[in-house]
Amino acid sequence: MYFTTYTMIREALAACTGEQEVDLGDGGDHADLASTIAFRLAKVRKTAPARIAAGIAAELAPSLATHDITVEALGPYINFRFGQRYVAEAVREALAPGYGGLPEKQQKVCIEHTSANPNGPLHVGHIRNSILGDSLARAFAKAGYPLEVQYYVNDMGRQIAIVAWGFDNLGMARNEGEKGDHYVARVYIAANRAIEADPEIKAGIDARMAAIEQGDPETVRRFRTAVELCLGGIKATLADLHIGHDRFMWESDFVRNRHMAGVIQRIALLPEAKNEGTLSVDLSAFGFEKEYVIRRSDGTSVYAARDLAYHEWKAGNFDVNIDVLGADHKLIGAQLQCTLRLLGEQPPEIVHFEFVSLPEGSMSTRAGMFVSADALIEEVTARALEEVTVRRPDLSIEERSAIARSVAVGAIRYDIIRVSPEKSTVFDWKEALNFERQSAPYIQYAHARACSILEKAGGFEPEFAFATGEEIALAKHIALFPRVIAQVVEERRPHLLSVYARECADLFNTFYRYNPVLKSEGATRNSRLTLVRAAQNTLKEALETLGIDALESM
RNA sequence: GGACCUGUGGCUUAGCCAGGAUAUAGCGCCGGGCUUCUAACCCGGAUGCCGGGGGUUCGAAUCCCUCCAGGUCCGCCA
Repeated sequence: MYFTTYTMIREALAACTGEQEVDLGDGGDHADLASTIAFRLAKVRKTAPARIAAGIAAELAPSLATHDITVEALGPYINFRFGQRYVAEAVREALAPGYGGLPEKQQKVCIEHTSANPNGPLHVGHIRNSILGDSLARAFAKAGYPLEVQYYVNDMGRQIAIVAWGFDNLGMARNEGEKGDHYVARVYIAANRAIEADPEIKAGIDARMAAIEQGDPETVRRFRTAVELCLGGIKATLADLHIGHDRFMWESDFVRNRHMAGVIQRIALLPEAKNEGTLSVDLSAFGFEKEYVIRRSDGTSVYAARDLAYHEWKAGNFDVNIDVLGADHKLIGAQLQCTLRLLGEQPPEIVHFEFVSLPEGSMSTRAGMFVSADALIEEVTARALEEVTVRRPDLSIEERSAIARSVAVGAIRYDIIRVSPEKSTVFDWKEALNFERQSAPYIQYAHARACSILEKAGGFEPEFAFATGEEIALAKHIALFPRVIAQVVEERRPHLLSVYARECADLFNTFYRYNPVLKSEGATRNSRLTLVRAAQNTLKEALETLGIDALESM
């Protein structure tokens, strides 16, 4: 309803003014939509903006009135207000299952996210990547795109060689009940300490790097065992956070299947290539100071070579490729894009996010300085269970635990997604454990309240007679949901959805406070129940697109 | 030193790319509201030279320049 109404008004304005761009935007408190085109026309026509606005409003009023839209000039602003017909139709649309979904698209989309090195568990910095990527993926799916989500497994880097060395030489046993990723981290940290103490060990690491590149079976087996041990733990953490990947792409596969060799060959033929011991690409013409190294002087490949092969493969298999990467990858990401362009391949789009640090400094797996996602989930779940137990002593421990898990995952996901990715943040336990505020539980609670009303009401005949300010404000906001999904996808900014969902909950709570539903009668009761159903459905769809459970009771 | 990102009430934060009408919310603070559909809620109040300075524009939190502060990167690591 929103899209068709917007388009209709835009076209009416264009026809009336003869302008292509009609400066039509949100009207804030003043209107549902407003145009500021009179300012621009004032210059050309040498007439006061208010006079122009009044003229346009008068001209458009009769035809828009037939669509139940009023036009009014207020000074230089042309304000459009939607009437009952819009509100009724918007609520009707919002009753449908899957509301907010957009028409099916043809372009195949691949979103790569998380892709953390398998040398330890995910920490609270990694999950900013995971949550951003997963929310974006959910939005793309809702917007009708065929989608594949990938995790690129760096299974042959120096870190993994260090882990493999640690397993071979340190004789560290796995603790009782220890997750694989935490065990791998312990070995990795200890191995790094050993290297610091004895630099001679480095030769053993280098030997493993060369062996893995040559595909030495025993080395491959040892690396793979370590990586799979770690990846199993990472997958479990991601599953706890409602995050899944369709495919895990192993870096070493691009070496084994000769894909990387092909890319290196093509790079060597570029005019920008420099083959002087190392193979590198001179990107100085594109503003990069440092050369982009592809192959070491000893003939082994560096990460960049495998990454180029992976992205070349992706370019050939998908129409849109999106990588979610931390700010530390900005330079290499740009170098990768630039080099792919030189090769004539479509480079990926990169969605960057800034760092999450601890109050005592940056996180580092190697130094063992991080707060793991598992620890965060455990703490927040325990805190949520306390809260549920206070509020709902009537429920069984199983029911309370299930609610606590949903609340905890929602709180974590929401806390991370609500902040714009370009802002760096400092992790704060106190804040993470507090959900009496702008949070997922607040939105989940509004949804649960709506469910409770609907359950108590039983059956009803849908009606669409809305009268109070709270009813209309809620209905009009519900109507914006498909637009928000479109925006999230177009701008690759899922945090817009978190803002929208919270606003929906705000408006529902205000409606709830002033508009008794079950105690009203006749058309009012049916209309309000219809609106509650629409709000419940919208909140549910919005929450699920954010990867948060829409609880029916809490 | 260079490149990129950030700076909005005491704290956290939306809006900035596509400039417009009194700058968005939350926490905290002050004052109200549960015999009423779940108070993880609602209502009212105080708190802002939108980092500083210059510029463009009828109009700047938003665009440009500059300075200051914080983060990130600049490896034959990934």
